[in-house]
Amino acid sequence: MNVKEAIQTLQKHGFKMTNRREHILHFFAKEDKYFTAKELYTYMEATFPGISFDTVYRNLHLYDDLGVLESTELKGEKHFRMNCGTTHHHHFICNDCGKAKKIHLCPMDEVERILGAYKIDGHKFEVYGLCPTCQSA
Amino acid sequence: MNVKEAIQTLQKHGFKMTNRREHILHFFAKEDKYFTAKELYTYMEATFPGISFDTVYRNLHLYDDLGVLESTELKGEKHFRMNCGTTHHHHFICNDCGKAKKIHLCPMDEVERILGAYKIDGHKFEVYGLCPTCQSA
DNA sequence: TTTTAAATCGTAATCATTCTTATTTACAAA
DNA sequence: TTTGTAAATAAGAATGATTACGATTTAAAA
Repeated sequence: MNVKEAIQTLQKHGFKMTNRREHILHFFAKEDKYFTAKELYTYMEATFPGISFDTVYRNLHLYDDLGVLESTELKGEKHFRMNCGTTHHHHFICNDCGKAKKIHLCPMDEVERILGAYKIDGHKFEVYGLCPTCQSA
Repeated sequence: MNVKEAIQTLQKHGFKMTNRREHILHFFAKEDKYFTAKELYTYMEATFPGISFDTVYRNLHLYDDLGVLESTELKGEKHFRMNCGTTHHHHFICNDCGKAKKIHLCPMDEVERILGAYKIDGHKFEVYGLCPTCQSA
């Protein structure tokens, strides 16, 4: 998702566009990477001195709920990134640089067959390691 | 893993067997289910009034590190269960009763082929939903 | 039994996250 | 353009999970 689509999503749901919210989008639009709320907060402080943690948290979860961002729990802390793509996929996440690479493979069809009577509501599949760049560094 | 094996693992690594540690093992030996530290703490208090949170947490992570227990993050809280089995597998976890069912299917062979130059250190694959029992209830 | 390092207690600190109230702001309608 | 109003934000405190620490107790080896 790009910044323009994100703004449209926000307004379609009746939320207001603020300069803080727009700034957040530009932050996430830059990289294919998961960030913590704290990292975003640091970035926001440069432009909005004295910005509240609450504003960062609230908007992160708002964007997450709207599907503008996606999130995952890494090392006990929630991480966020721009929602990437329309087709279902998973991620390889580099333990060093944090960048994410799409994995276009999902075992859920087979799992559904195996589980039969179980009602499946969701699943999590993530692969962790070192990307080629971080291996050579 | 059963209680006897767990005790052997503990002693093999030079840790002492205490009545608290044994009690923890019996707690986890009972059910195929993930529990929080708080749930264990409640259980422990009945037998050891005034037991410290620290003792519960420390031992949970000790067992986790030793492979006696396995853990996963559910709803922002770490959950533990007895490490089950020798062969690699994953779990379906019921959102209602918390019980876990093994899934003997792992997509990592294929993922390794796809990822090529990426160094894979770990992966997480979990399926969530309602088990047959909780669906009818 | 004695010794001693490990384990535990009691409590406080830390960290991520959420909540509360007063103030400010976006934006729709006049 | 100005105004009214609901939404957004600031500031800081509350909450909940987890970890840390000095003092005390205990497991288990000698």
